[in-house]
Amino acid sequence: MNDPIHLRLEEMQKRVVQDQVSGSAGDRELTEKRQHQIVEGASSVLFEKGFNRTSIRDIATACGMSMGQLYHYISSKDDILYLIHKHSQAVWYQHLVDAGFEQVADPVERLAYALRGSISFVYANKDLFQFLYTESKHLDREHLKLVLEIDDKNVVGFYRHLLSEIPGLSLGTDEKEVAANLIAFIVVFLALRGWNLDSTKVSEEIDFLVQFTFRGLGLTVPDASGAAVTQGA
Amino acid sequence: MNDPIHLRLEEMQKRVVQDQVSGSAGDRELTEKRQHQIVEGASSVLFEKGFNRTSIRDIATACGMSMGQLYHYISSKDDILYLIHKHSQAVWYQHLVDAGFEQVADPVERLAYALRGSISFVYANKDLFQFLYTESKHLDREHLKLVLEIDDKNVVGFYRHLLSEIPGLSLGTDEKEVAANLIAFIVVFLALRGWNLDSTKVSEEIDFLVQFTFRGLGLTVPDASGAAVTQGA
Amino acid sequence: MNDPIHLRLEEMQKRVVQDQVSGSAGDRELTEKRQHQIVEGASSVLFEKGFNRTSIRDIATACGMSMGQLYHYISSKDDILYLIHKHSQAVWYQHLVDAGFEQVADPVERLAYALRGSISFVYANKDLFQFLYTESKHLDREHLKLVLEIDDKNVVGFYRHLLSEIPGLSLGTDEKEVAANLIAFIVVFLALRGWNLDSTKVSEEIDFLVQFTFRGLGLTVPDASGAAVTQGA
Amino acid sequence: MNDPIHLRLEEMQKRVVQDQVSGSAGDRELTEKRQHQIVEGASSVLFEKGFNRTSIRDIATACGMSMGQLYHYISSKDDILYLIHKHSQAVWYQHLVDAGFEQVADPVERLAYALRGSISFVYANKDLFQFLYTESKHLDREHLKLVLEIDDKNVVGFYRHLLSEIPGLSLGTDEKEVAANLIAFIVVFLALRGWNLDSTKVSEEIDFLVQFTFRGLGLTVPDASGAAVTQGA
DNA sequence: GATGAATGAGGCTTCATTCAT
DNA sequence: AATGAATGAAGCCTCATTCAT
Repeated sequence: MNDPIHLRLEEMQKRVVQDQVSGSAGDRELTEKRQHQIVEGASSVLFEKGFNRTSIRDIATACGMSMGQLYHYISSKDDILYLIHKHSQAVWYQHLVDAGFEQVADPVERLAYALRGSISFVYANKDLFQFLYTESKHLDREHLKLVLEIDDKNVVGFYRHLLSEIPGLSLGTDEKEVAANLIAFIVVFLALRGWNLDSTKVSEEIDFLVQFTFRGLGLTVPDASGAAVTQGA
Repeated sequence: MNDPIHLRLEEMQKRVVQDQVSGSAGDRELTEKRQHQIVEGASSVLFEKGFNRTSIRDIATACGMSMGQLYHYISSKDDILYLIHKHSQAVWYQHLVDAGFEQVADPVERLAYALRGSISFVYANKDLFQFLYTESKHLDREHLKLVLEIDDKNVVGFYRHLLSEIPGLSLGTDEKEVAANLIAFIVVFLALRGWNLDSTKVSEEIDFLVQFTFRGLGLTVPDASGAAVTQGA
Repeated sequence: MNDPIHLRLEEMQKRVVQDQVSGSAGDRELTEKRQHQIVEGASSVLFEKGFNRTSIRDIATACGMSMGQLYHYISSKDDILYLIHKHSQAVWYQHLVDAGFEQVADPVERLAYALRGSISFVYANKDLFQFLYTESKHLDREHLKLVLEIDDKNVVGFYRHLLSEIPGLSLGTDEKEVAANLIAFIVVFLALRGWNLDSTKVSEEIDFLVQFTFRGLGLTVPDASGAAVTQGA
Repeated sequence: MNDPIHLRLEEMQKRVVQDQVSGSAGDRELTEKRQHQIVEGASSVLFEKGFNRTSIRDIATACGMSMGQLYHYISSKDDILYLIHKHSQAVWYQHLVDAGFEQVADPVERLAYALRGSISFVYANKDLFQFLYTESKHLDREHLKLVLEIDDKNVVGFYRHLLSEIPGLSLGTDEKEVAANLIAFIVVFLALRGWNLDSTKVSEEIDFLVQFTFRGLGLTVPDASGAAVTQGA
């Protein structure tokens, strides 16, 4: 089993890119550039005002595009939501690659490293994750399915994979499944329910979350784990 | 200091009841009856379609009221959201009272019992909790503050209190604070992120969550804990 | 016949009282008391917010009456407007009686006295007159006709009468008619178009208006005229 | 001091044009065309039924526009009121230019000419002026301020200026101020309080008003003044 | 291709008036 | 007789999407 993590990441990327939004544009490269432009612009207003309070006009303005141009790359307002989801999954992927945690040899240390990195990443992109969790109901059934599938493969699957690599983890199959999902949830804790917490002590809070999770899994946190974690933006 | 939990529950009740929604109606008793009618009716459509996709017309119909009548008991659509929040806090309180966990003498067992009961309760009211977490952004600043305050006092405060009663818990003050908030979050895990899980194995999943949390806190789960937990509706 | 002014005032009073509003109440005395209560209460909110922005609910509250009770004395919201008109005409009449200007022997001095008194009265009841001029369009055709008739008989007629008593006034019949109407208009000048003027110099402004009017009529203002004018409230 | 009146008119024009109504439209030329269309259409129904009794639907229909289109060029119903005010100020300006009274050399004759022309103009636009005086209370504070400012500069200011040019006018500063405002008021007399007057004798009534005003100011009406006044529509 | 004006259904809210209690 | 809850039509305004230019 040579470098399963690396293969896993490659697969993630494929899944993120493979499906498209239906707009009527042709040129693939331009389409991607424009979609990126849309995601950037739309995010800047959507995170602030929410999906319903933000009009297509606002979004077009924020994107520096005309409404007509915008509609060349999307087929409905809901598509924008999907683009943001897709983009965030790609960014997440990129973050994992950049984090370089597959270079951590020890599986337990790797988990700690990944956990810490994930929490930091989510915290650094708080607005995005609040938005994703809060507005995903606007996705139509089909896109929701796609998003959840990729989430299951990539996010949960990522933790599932990390857990599977840890030797002697005393969890049954079903328990491992719950654990992977629970980790994916704990990772967004600070973003979704951190409002009571002291934002000047984020570092300690992350420490606690990692330790709590490790103990919860029946593991011992390795020393100085994740010292080199790169935080995303 | 006999029966602090009981006192705590009484205080919770006070906080839930103390604030009102405006409307223009005078008769207090009728107002309460109608507001209950509104909560029941509105919930049935709001949980399904979400706050923005549900029109006042839909809500009025679901409540068996005319739109004009509805507006006698609320002063804006947002008020309905607040009524649901208030109601859910009251229901939650009632659940805790009915659960009778204050009769569990051992603090550790009490925590296990409460945890299991909470998770079961949230799971049984999945739709409600999904709705509350997802749509609370529509509350105006003032009502949001009220809701968060009560949440902090009653929900988080409840776990905070339970933790404080456990002797020899090896957590610092800040850690206890994070822990209480984290527990409040884990408790809603099945409702907010249970979509990948097998719904026929909820009982086992709850077992795992309780054990995970206990281990995370550095505690050992007592045997057969929570066997008598009453599940809410 | 001597004392034509006195007779004129008596006739004014008759016209003010003679017509009624259609509400379903029986007892005449109580009806009048309640109508007075309505006028007082309604005025306090109507002058502030205008006719359309003020709801029947607001008016009922301001009157210290229930909505049902209010509707015993009026048959529509517009009736309230008519009550205020009727009342203001009665008050105006009372003011003229109290002013006692019929005791001024010289017709020219009497005109000066009346002019000064009228302007002061209107200025003191600014809000009322702004309201009357601004909202009279809400009167239905029938009530509008009544109000205009009484206005013509009493207000314009009053000045018409005063002018007719002045010997040697070099105005033709048509001119006198225009003059009487113009005087009735100039009298409300400060209330309707005084916004640019210095409200600390009202007294001088009134002096100017009286002099201007006198000169306009080809008369000379008598010395120290109107020194004893009583201002209404 | 060559042609101060001409300069004054230029300044008036600047003040009328300088401020805009919001809407969401971009194309300036089209916006002006549409706003003109709105003023024309809205006037035809508003003057008849008043501001409150006329719905946005009625106005849109009268403008030959859909409701949505209407709202591209205004941001609220109140804006329509402001557009009408602005438009009437522009029309008034145009009337003064067309009247060509600055060609009247003698200041006293010029005043007579202007007075007669103003009264005729207002009378010819009776409905407009009744509307403006009656409904200006619906303007929000900011727009009201603008309108009053322009009114003070242009309408009152116009008379103020004419008065200042008359040599030997025996009025103090404060008196001149009241006089200018009073003239602006007398000018609308026929429109606001002409209901008792014989509409077949308007010409004589205007004569009387001019003479009355001149005498009021202590001036003598020049012979055959204003014979060439052009009446606006 | 690119633009943004135009559509028009539908959203939330108000309120004069009635009538069961 | 007195109350004020209930009605429901109508009010103002928004906005995703289309399509003539």
